[in-house]
Order: sequence, then structure tokens, then C-alpha cells
Amino acid sequence: MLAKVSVEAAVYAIDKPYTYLLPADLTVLPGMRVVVPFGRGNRRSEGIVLSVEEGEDPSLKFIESVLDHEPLLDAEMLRLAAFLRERFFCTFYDAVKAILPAGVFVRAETVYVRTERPVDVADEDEKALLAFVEELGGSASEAVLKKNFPEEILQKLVKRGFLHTERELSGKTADKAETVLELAVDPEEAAAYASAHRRKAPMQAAVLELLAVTGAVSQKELCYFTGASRETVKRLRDLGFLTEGEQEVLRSSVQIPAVLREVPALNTEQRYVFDGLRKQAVSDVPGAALLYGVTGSGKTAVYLSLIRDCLQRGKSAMLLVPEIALTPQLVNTLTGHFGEKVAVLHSRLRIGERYDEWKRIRRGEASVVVGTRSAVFAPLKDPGIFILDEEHEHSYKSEQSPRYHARDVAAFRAIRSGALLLLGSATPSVESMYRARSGQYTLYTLKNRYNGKPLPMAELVDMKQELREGNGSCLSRRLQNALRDNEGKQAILFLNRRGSSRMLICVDCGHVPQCPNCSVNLTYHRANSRLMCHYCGYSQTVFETCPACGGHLKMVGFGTQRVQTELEDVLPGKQVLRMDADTVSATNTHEMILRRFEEEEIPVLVGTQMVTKGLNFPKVTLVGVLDADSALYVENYRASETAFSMITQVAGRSGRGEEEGLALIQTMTPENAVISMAARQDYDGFYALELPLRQLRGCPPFADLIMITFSGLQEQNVLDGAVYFREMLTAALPQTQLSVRVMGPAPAPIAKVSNRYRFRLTLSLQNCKEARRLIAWALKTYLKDNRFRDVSAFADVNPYE
DNA sequence: AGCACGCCGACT
DNA sequence: GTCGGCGTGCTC
Repeated sequence: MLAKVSVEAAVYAIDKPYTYLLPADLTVLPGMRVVVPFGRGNRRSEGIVLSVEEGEDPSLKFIESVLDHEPLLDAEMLRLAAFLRERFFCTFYDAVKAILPAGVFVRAETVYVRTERPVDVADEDEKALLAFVEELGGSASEAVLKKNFPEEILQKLVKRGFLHTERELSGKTADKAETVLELAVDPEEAAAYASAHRRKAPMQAAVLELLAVTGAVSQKELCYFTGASRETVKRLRDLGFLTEGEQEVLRSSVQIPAVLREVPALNTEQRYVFDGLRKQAVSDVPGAALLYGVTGSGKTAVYLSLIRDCLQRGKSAMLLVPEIALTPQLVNTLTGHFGEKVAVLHSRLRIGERYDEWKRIRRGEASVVVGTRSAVFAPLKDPGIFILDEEHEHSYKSEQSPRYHARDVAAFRAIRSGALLLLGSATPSVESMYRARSGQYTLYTLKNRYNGKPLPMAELVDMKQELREGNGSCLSRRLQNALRDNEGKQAILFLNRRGSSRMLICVDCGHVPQCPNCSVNLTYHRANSRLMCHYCGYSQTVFETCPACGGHLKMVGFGTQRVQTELEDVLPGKQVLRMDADTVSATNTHEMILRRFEEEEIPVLVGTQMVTKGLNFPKVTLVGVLDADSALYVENYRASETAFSMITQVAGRSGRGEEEGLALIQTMTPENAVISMAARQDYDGFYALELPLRQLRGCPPFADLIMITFSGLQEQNVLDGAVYFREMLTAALPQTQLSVRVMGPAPAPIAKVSNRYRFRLTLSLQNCKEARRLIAWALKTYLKDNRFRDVSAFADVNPYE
């Protein structure tokens, strides 16, 4: 017998099914993972079986062992992996790793679980084994069983369906407080360091790789799952890769009430939308729909009714949200209505918890999945609807391979399973609205807010004028007055500036300490009182004097810190809460800060991006956007869209309760159309303005952008690689029917990270099969070329960064 | 990518 | 004579 295997060790250039011989004593099915020898040195690699067929070929190597007792992926999920590989230019195994929960890949033991089947065995040994399992509560670990019983009996019982196997992560931690470790650098950087040091420091590499996929993990779990010692973790912390904090153990976040609540009744408008969507959902080819509903129009109520309807039809449902931590009410609402049927999946769950939820979904015990991006891969049984709430949000796009967009994955799964794809937003992405208006999606609109209140008044404040009149502060006089008038109520101030962190500047010569490895300024971290680089983890002590001229160094906070200081003058004695990268950590989470803001009724909350999302604070009557322009100055075709939705969403935080709200939008360019339309909440105007620009620039929805990023240690070499790629591609174009616009190579916005120079090519094209085949061919050919061995390359479809 | 093979220069 | 530098080619 032969098995086609997708091998983890095979990089993109050589990724294809490899055929192995199947030893007679191994049972292998498609979707099971195996260990195989690979390459000249026969190093062992994990792989996943794609198919098994008859045949002999003595020149082939043997599969070494099988890792799973049953397939982890069924035919449909294998197909999904193939889709990811073809669509997003990753290896098949990268796709598999994205689809399966991390728990599958970490140390686990096999447990045998009794099945529902009534016991009717005559054999005494078999009876004894089953009784033993029963006594242990219905499941027993493999190690324990094998110590007490011969293996044949165990296998016989499995074969006859009295027991089935499961992989379980043992040794769960259950302390009150524990050390939590969080990645201090970009996941991408951590992964890069890991692969560079795999040989010399395999444990460090394992730790970083785990954190790159999971975010924050407790020290116990980290050591347990990687086998690393605490010393290794400490070393990584000292190298600047990890930050450490104490955290209370999360209670399983899902609380199920004793009595389930009824799904709320819909108002006339919601009812109309629901009826339309339901009809679409039960049709033969449901297709996709866009629900465009202003903030506060009650999209969630429509989702709930649709999910209930799905369950009543015996189908399951998925609801994706951008960031689960910011929508705790939604999870409570769902569990309040659907109880144990709800499974919650997001990156902040512990590995074990996520794995448990995954198993519940797979077994069909959970039929409503709510979660973030990666939850789109949940192994739902017979899905009837895939909902993406706030579909315009960037967090639906993965920035690590496979660089997928949850919307595309959900669309694929919906089509394959005959389910409805529903996208919801108050500020839909231009491409989704275009598809809705051109008839590819059905368009549903919710125009009225359920509390009957109008959208908050938004006012533009000209900051140039402020400057001219001598106000150099980041708070306009209009905003200062509004803050003073807001007595007894709450306000949120929003600052867009990325990395609102503090840095050092020489007051004499203007020198700013730079990272020696990256083209960025070093920023000050209060946690360890050192200057650090966000990109590579480099850190150093704070200088006393300027290294360039010996002058005086001054700390400047271009961010929330400065706003907080200025607020002390405007509102003397009033409490101000800050929420940004500096104050938010694994220990002091968003939720905790937001809860304080609400419960203690702190007058002002100042924050970055994080404060724009979701939350509903009835007492907030004033919202200030401090620098509306900065979102526009990003090198990305989506900059206007991002700025528009950001301003609109922030303004929407105001006046959600009884009192009317006010939003003040400070800008240096009040004449800018995007900003003034956002202030007026004029989505249609924005759309009409943006669409022709997209067409002109060859951007979505008219064409797709595929960005190829090249990186390496020698700048000239990297540039040569990019130029070569460009030439190879343009030379191949005449043999195709394709029209491709190639832009670049140009240096990436951050030209150097970890001493690696980065150049990018941007291709604008119609994203069809033939185009993807061409890109894949060019990438593979390039990656196999010996001249550019030390210049890596990857493709990213419609990147957000 | 990662590993072996092979062909050159510096060494006990 | 051999140890080890890195350029080259292949991965069922």
C-alpha cells in the first residue's frame, strides 16, 4: 500500500504530495498525521496523509509511525486546506496547522473513552477492562490501561466499538494566580528568530513558536507543552522576547444561566430583514448577504433569530467577531439564549480550553460557535449560516502564513456546505458594499436605531486654526470646554497614533536613539525601564546623555501620556483612565480597564485603537477624536476606508443611553472629504467618493493586490531578487491571457527589521485560477533559484499592512 | 529550509 | 596526510 503525504518539512518551493510505503502493521486513513523520514539525511518530519492507494514501489521510503487513532481532518477539511494553499500561497501543512487547534500539536496522551454501546461481551478480560474504565468515570489513559491489560484486548474493544480514543492534554493547571508570559515582539519576528536558532537553541525556538500562535500563555503551560525549563523562559525574557506578568486564572469564561432566555422579539424593520435572510438561508443556493445597519440598529437581534432558526432546522451556526475580549456581552447573550450549545473560540483561551471546545464542536455537542478569526475553521457539523460581524475589521486578516482572510474562508465553507454567508457592518468595506450593490450579495439595511435616538452630532474642529491662534496643545479649546461642560457624565478621547509609546530625543541636536537592527526609533518601556525595539526585541539601558553630541536627552510622549498630562490642567483633580499598549497587558486586560471605567464612573478614558470597538457605555456623552488625519497617512489602499470607519465608530460610542451625545473630530485638514463625511456619518457619500479611486488604482473590488515581500541581509541582493522576480513574471505574461500591473520593487515602510532589508512588489490583477497559478509558479521558481538563496520571499493577498 | 556530498585551503 | 570551510543539488 502507498500513501500520499503532505510533509511539514517541505517548504513552499518543494511543497507537493510525497508518496510513502505503508508498513503492513499500520492502519492509516486520510486525515491522520504520520511521522516520515524526509530528505537525504532522513530527518523525521510530521506529515498528514492525503490518500491511501494500492501499489508497490521498492524505491520509496516507509512511513515510520502514525500519530492519530482517527483522522483529524475529513475529506472536506482536507479540501479546505488545499483551498488555503492555492488561494494564499502557503504550504499544505501550514494550512493544516491553521485549521487544527494548537492542542493537537502539543504533548498529549491518548485516552480511551467508553461509548454508548451496551456492553454485551462474554470474554472475562474484556469485561474486566470495560469495568475498569467505567470505574474511572468512563475514560482511562492509554498508559494506565496498557499497564493493567494486554494491548490486544484494548484494540479488540476499540475495533468492536466499545471504546474510542481521544487525545487529551493532561496535567491541567488550576492555581489561583500564575505567571503569564506574553510575546513582547511581533509574532513574525519571534517566528523568524525561532527558525534562525532552531539548531542552537531548540527549546527557545519551541517556546517562541508556541507563543507566536497563542499570544499569552501561562508559564506552567508553556513549560509543560514545550518541555522547556523555566531557565529557558527566563533567558527569552532577558533577551526581550517575552514579558512576564501575574494573572488570575481565568474562570471558564462561559457562564450558562439555569433558565435560558427567549430570543428577543424583533421590531418591524428587523423582522423584515430577518424574513428576507431566512428565506435566503433555506433556499437551494443561499449565497451571500450584506447586512448594513447603522450602529445601534440591532444587528445582533437579527443574528440571534437567524441562529435560532438554524438550530430549529437541525443545522449549526457560526458567528465571528473581530475581538472577543471586547464583546463579552455578546458571549453572555449567546449562552443566555442557547446555553451549552455555544462554544467559544478565541486566541486568548488556554490551549487546553480551546482544544476542549474544538472537541465539543467536532462531536456535535456544540452547534453555535462564536469566536475570532481562527474560529472560522471550527469543525461544525452541517453548518447553516456563517456570520461575520463588523466584517470591515482588519483583525479578520491573518498576518502570518497562511495569510488568509476569514471572510474568504467563510465564503468557501458556506458554498461547500450550502450555508448562508452573512456579513454585517455599520461601515461595510468598499468591496462588500460593491458586491452587494452589483447583486453578488443581497443587500439588507437597518436604518433606525432601536432606542430611537439620532446618531450623535459630530463636529469638526480645525486644529490648524487652533495653532494659528496659539493653542499648541493636543486638546482644542472647543474640546476643553466640552469636557468641562460634561460634568457628571463620561467622555472617551481617542488617539489614533500607533505605538503611542514614549521615546528619547536630544534637545540639543535632535538625535533619537534608533534600533541598531531595524529602521525604527527605540521606545521607552516602563516595565523594565529600558529602551526597546518593538520589532526585534532589542533592548538597552537608557542613556544619560546624547550618544551623538553629549547633550541632554528628554523623554517625549507623543501619545496618550501627553494627553493625560494636558487633561490635568483642563480638569484639575479629575480622574483620567488610560488605555494603550503601555497600560494594557496580560495582567491588566482591556476588560479590566473598561470595567473600571464603567463601574467607577471615571470621567475620562483616553486610549488608542482599543477604545473604538464595540462597547456600550450609556453614560458616555462626549467623544473626542484627537487626530483624525493620522489614519489617512498610511501606505495602503484601504487608508480612507479605515479612517472613515474608525471615525464613524468612535463617534458612535457617544450618546448610547438616555442623554444625547456629542462627538468632536479634531483635524488638521477639515477640508478633507473622507473626514468630513465620517463626521456626518455619510457612508454613501464616502462610498461614492472612494469607489472610482479604487478602480483608477486597480484595487479591490475591481482587482486584487498581491504583494510579494523580499527580505535578506544584503540590501543589494534583496533588491536584485525582487527585480529578477519582476522580470521573470513579466516575461511569462505574454504566454497567458492575464493582464497584470506590476508596481515596485519599493522598500517596505519599515525598510529593515532584525537586520533584514525588505523590498516589496505589488501586483494588481484579476484574482483567477490562472493568475494564482502564475504567481505560485513564479514564487516557486524564484525560491528554487540558487542565486537568491539568502533572500526569502512570500506572497500576501490584499494585505492590510 | 536542511542536509550530505564534494572540492579546496590551513593545520597537527 | 586530514579537518573543516562553504558552494551545489535534492528532497517520495
